[in-house]
Amino acid sequence: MSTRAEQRRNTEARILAQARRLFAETGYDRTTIRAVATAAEVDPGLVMHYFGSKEKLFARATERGTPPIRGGTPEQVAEQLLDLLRSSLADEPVESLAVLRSMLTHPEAAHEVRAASHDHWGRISEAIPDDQADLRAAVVSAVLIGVAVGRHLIKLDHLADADPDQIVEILRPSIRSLTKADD
Amino acid sequence: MSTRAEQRRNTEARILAQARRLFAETGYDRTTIRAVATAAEVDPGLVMHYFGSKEKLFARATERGTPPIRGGTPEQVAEQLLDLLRSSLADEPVESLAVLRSMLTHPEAAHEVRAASHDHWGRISEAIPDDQADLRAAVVSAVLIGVAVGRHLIKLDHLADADPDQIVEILRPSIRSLTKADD
DNA sequence: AATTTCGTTCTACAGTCGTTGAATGAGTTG
DNA sequence: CAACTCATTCAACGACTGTAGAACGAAATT
Repeated sequence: MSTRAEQRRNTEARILAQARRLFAETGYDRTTIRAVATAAEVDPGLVMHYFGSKEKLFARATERGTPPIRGGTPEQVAEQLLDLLRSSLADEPVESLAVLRSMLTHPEAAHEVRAASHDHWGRISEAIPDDQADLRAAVVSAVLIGVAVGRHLIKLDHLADADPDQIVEILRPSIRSLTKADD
Repeated sequence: MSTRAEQRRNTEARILAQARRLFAETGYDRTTIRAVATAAEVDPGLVMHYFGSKEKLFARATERGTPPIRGGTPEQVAEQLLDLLRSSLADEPVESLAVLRSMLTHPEAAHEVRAASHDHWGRISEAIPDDQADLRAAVVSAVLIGVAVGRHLIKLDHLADADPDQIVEILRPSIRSLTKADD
């Protein structure tokens, strides 16, 4: 019931929310601590006081949960990947978009993407009975990243406002062929 | 034979080359005019004098040629797309990488990517006998962008140093299925 | 030879950035 | 009520940025 700690958690969360939004909208470099502070209706010094540095703020703002691929047979993995694709198309997972937006210019963000992809293809390549398994898994990651980027960030015509299910259906044969061994 | 105009074209080209390299390596925002000037062994003021502004320098540095897709039957288009993929994997087209590196944070670069994609799917959607043609063409663009980004910019493991032909063969079924109408 | 052109450099300005440390004032604790 | 904690603000520093304009000197023109 302590008003003090409650208030702190509140403003801290407000700062994090605005940071996520701005990082997702304009990327790491163009997002200024001053802009985050203004959006959160707070002094810039407070952001520093709570998070230490812009780098640490970015790290906190882009923390992600557990990898959503569980493994299984190639067909099961393909279905899980399609579900992952669908969810990445439907809502806008703002912390993911913050990382994606920054991955090409901010080394730390690129590293996070590589790590996430690594989590994926670990499970994927287990399921693919092929000596190209690692490569195929990496290609799948690249394809999923490309579609998410094309839709949410570059906003390619016809892709930005299409029905998610329709996109998933269009890509189903591709994902299935990529998670199989034969050509 | 005039020493003067020759010298100017020479240094201008040297500036453009270094600008392309730096834009490709670190993106628009992190590439400073001072850094370009230093790399080209020239004064920063000279870069301004020749190109007017950083924005115009970027435009000149990322000028591209004609769209490489010619159209035809779905199978022919698929083959052309695979050739495009192969060439984008083999050498590093540094002016393309400059645009790709900056597309997520620099609006102008994003616009250029949309325009290039537009050139593509114009030809692509003509060849696909389907009411989803536009969407399928956009998905193809996103896939190609994703693979190029994953290989050259994010440097995903196993994708960054794989044999281009191997990647092309892995993606052939996907591209073919995306340029067909039936599921 | 005198004058103009122009490739190139130097210096400086105004703005923005991340970051810091002191100051304030209300809430908590003894 | 006094002492203290701490969420928050204020003011400022040093570094870096894109950009402008004056100045110099060698090549081109007359």
